[in-house]
Amino acid sequence: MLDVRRLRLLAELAARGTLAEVAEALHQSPSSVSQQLGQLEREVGVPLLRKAGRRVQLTAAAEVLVEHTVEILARLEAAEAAVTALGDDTAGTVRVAVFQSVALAYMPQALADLTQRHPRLRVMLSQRAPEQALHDLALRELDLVVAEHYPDHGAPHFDGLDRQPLTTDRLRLAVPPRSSGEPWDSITSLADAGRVPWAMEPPGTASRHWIEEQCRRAGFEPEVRYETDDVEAHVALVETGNAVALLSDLMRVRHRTAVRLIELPGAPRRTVFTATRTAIADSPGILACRSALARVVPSDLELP
Amino acid sequence: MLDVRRLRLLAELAARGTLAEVAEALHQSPSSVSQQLGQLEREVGVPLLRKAGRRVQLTAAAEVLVEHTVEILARLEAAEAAVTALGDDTAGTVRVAVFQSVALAYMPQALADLTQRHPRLRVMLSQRAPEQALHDLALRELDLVVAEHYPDHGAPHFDGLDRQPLTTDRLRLAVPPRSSGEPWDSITSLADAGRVPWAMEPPGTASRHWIEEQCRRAGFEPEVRYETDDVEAHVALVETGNAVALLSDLMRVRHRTAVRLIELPGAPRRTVFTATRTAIADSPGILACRSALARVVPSDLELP
DNA sequence: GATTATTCGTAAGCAGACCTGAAGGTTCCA
DNA sequence: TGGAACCTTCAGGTCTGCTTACGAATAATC
Repeated sequence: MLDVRRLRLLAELAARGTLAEVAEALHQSPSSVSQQLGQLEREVGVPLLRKAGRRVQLTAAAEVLVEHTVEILARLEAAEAAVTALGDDTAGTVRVAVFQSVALAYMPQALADLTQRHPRLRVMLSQRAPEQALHDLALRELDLVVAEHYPDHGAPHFDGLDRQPLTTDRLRLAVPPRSSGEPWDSITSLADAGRVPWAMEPPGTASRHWIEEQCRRAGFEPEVRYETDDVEAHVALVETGNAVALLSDLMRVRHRTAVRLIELPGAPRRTVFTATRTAIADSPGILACRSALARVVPSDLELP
Repeated sequence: MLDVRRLRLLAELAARGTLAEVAEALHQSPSSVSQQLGQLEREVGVPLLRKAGRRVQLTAAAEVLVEHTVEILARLEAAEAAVTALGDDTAGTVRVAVFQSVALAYMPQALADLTQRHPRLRVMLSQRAPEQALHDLALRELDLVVAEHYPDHGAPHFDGLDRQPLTTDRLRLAVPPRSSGEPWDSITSLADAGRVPWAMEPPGTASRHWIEEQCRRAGFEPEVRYETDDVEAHVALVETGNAVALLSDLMRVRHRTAVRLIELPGAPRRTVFTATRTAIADSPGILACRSALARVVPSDLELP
């Protein structure tokens, strides 16, 4: 009977790449991880790791083992969720991550709703970019994630994740308010925004990738002068007449700002969804959080 | 993350009934099992055991947990089998149990075949009644079982078991040889055997159940004077003119005896099959054993 | 109905597993 | 070429988990 704790180390190694990261994630010393994996290797009698530079690489046998282990860990988590669900209703801790605009617009209300309905449920909230959040969710460092999905943009797919749509929100171009002077006042469509500076999120985010794509389709390569993942800053830069930016309705829920909005071709909408691991999707904590979000967030964000 | 070793104790408890038996099976002291289960209970925060007389009973929560655990253990075993299969071909140990007539008739040849083809494969052979063997197989105390299935007899069903037919053999009534005197010489059908003593296997076996059923259908309740699970003894008792008995072709492979054979109504055949756990069904050791049996045992036992 | 046998639970002691920290070797990068 | 990152090995300490011993409760037996 193989030791699941050791198997887990192997699975974490497959997911994280280096032995040191595994140790860090599990709050152990790298030495310990190395010893345990060595022990596992001795038990199965087949080499699991090969040296690859200064890192280690999984052998084919190890890959097979990891495949099974992922299933086992999911099942183990499901077992734990199922049995605690039977015991006490809606208690324990749920680790939630949301992206910035949701965090600012709706989470305070959702948290208030939750603590009122389920006083014994502890929600740990962190703000995280959707890609990072989904990754951490798969690694079991989070339990529930609110993420976004841009149209025609291949969403990263993780095995064992359960996704549910939460709402959709319109994407528009935000330009400085009327009478800001040129060149702002003459912008009437996305195609006009090739001559002005942009505020965008950093490269690697879905938002950045998507809006750049839209700009290229409109016939220009955007000049990204301000780069920050703080969308509050984007709004501020637009309001003060320094840049144009992509703006979603979710932002406008908080900022009834004076920026001027310009429709994008095709009136595109972004999908906002919640994701959790399938293994714990039916646990009371997750269900409670999801329904709290559903109550607080309008199912169709259509601002005037 | 629940400890799988502790979960296993719970699963074994569900399968075996008492904590002492679990301890015995796992070569531990009952005290240790009790402590570990207590720890598990503390971890999940839900009562798992309730006192039922001097034994313990599983709560609903524990049953749920066991359900998941069985899956996890199967997967764990499959993982181990898969990875050792990748490593070395057909080595290790396979624990096989067969019932008596197969043990005597074919296993010597099968073992010779196996040791020649796979010198590094170690086969541990034990003789066991089919019902007991299948039970022990499900409990992971055996890896491969050769068992029998009587027609129209509800075979005991165990989850996670993989069954493959091996052969079938004719069932006949064996009576003492001609010129043994009365009442033997006048027996020409099963219905005539109501007046003579029988040799049968002990109650609780499928064989016993089946032949008693046949007797009742033929209109009589058999007088079981000799009761033993040693079918060799059955043959001896018939040969010496002391009883009649059920005899399968599998027995006759060894004993070209002088007993007289009488067809039973409907010329019934017994099915002989191999069984293993699904989790290890694809492991090289199991495959090797099964194909050795298939080579050695004729696919259709039809003796003149 | 008293006695005996089983079974589970608790306490204390001990062995072994596991983890930490230091030291060493290799690889990668500046 | 020197430093940083990474993995491994070794020695040592801590802690988990096992065993033995004992007690309580229940079932079986005479």
